[in-house]
Amino acid sequence: MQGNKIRNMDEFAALCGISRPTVSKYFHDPASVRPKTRARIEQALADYDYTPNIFAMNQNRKLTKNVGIVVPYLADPFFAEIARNLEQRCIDAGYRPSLHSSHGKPELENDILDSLRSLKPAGVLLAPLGRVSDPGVIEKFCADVPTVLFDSYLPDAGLAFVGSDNPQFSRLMVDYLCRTGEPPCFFEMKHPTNPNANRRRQSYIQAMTALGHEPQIFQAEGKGWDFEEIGRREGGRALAEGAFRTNTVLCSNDRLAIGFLSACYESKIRVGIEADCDIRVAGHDDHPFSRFTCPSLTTVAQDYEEISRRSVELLFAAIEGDKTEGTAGGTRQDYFLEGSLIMRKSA
Amino acid sequence: MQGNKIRNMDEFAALCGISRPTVSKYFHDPASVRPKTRARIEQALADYDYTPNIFAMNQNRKLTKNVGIVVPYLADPFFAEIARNLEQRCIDAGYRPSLHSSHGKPELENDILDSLRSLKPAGVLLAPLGRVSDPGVIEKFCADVPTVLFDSYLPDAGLAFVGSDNPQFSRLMVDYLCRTGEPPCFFEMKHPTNPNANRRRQSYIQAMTALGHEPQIFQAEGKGWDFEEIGRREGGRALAEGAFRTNTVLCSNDRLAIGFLSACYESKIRVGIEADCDIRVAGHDDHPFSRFTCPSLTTVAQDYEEISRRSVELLFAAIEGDKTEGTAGGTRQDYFLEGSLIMRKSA
DNA sequence: GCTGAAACTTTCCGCGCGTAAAATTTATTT
DNA sequence: AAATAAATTTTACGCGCGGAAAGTTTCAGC
Repeated sequence: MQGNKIRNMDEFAALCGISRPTVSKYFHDPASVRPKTRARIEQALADYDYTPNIFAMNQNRKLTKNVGIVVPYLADPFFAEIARNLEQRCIDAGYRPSLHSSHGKPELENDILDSLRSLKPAGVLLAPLGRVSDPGVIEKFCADVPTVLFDSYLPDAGLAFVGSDNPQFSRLMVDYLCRTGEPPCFFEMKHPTNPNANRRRQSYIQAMTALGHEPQIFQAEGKGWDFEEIGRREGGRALAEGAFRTNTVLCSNDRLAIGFLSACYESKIRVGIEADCDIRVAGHDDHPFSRFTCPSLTTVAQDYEEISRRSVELLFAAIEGDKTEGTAGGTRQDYFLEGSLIMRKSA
Repeated sequence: MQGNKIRNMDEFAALCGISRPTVSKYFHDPASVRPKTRARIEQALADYDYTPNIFAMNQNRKLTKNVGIVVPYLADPFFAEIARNLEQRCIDAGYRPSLHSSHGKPELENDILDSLRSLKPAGVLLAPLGRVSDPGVIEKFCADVPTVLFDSYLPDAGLAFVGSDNPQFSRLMVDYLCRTGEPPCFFEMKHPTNPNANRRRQSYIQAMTALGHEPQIFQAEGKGWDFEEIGRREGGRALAEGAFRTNTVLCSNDRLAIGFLSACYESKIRVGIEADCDIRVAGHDDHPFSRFTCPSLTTVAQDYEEISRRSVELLFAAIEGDKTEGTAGGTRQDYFLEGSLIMRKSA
């Protein structure tokens, strides 16, 4: 590790006594140069520590190793966890992930997609904002860049979609709740950003009707991504108004449920399945913190691992398939993964 | 928006009837070209929608507008929130943030710093992993790139440090707890990754001694970033062993406290300040979820806003100061922000 | 030891844009 | 209106690297 700073590949190649393109080839695939050459490069590499400039590399490359990951809101632990998982998988597959959060803002989502274009990514993993996304922009982007959508379903865009079978989620939970106690009321946001929420509501209604119960929905006012706060405030209001006809509340997602649990606690309403409890509460998603609520939250688990595993798998298959098949496209695949019931103490 | 794709600035400039460097100058500062020229460019911009390639832009620029943000673990809502805040501030200041998480791994932290070099960032906002960071690598990086460190203190590196006055945090909480009930026992991880934890322990001891109480510390086994899980498991163990001499527990951070609250609930130990409660629990940080725990968590709030505000302010001052002052350096500034007591229901 | 293919290396040009210096236009002054 | 100063635009080259084509070496087979 001598102090001499190496500015570029030319200088480094000179130090090796080899031409630059050969060194370039080495970095592309170390096994592609003669062992003797390789040894000299690796010796120099140990002596002078040099790293090729990644962005200059990608500038003129046919296929880069860049992968863009875009989530709607990174401060939501669900997306933070998914993003972490996706990033790791990309790294393991030899790609360079770059993470972006739309922070709930459509303009920012558009900006991110714009700047991703300059990155010339091999592919993009995109969880759209949902209702507020600009469909035109996203479709156009997907037409230009191999993109796998996840979490938030958008028709006719991208190579594939990977998400949850939301109707199955709600059906599963409604069945369970009805089987073990009073039928649930549904607690959700009036204007959910995520389209999953709508499917959950619809299938709640269906499942209830199928079981011969009358659906009852309480819609919380509020905008943005502060779901816990909305759940707490509006949940408290609903409780004060006696808005729930039964002693069971099914929340549209776990973050709302966490807020609602907090409201119950403040109203001294005991939550749980034990004899002395007043109300049962359940959620959707199996949020990372749901096992630590008091009581622990009964929910339907999204399969984080499987969502991320399959998303990257589909993307890489498409990227690497492109080499042989050309830009075939046309055969978009949608995967709706089943959730599993996580029975804890709250319902 | 005609369908013609514009590939580069040359083509776009030709469409405007202007030379490329002039267009380049326009993108650098629209006001720097003649109004007539500007109008023509903006007309063409509206007609053909073209965006300069960001990475090619930065390739040969003296000062880029890139800012790297590095946090140790993005799935921790504290860092997610800080990161969100920092990103927004950078955008507002006209910079291009790129977010990176070390995911708790020192190798990844090093890799991130490496790839940030190629980004030629104007500056970097870095929250090191802490104990497991490679100090040599970080110091070397800070010597090459203007860097403001935050959250995790590291001596002799970077332009500045912005973090919390941890001794003040613990002192504040110990004083409060002692004033309002039994003196607290301290609950922490045996091998904390974050150096803040050590300062909190030390000042807990000091504060207790100063008040004439004997400090008592329970150290949880466990590695990694699953603090809630560790808090729940080890907290449950401590409770079962009757390890706490008093009815008050001060947790080293809120995530640990959240896990501990969960353990209390499972052990049917009532937490809070009301008459029928068995134990008081407090934390440090004012984690985003702390207000939604049951009971809501009494804690010392880190000033998220101020940490991020001051971090970016210092960084941009240094970046923009460089133009005139040269790389003066030498005058590293450390800011240790005071926390404020957040009195909720748990203690 | 020689031929010829395979492997490797070198030459050369291009990616999309920044930027200094030169050439041109525009504004100001007398 | 001419001369000078100021602002703007153009010319020309470079950033750090990828990749095709041309040149050179290596090694098996005879």
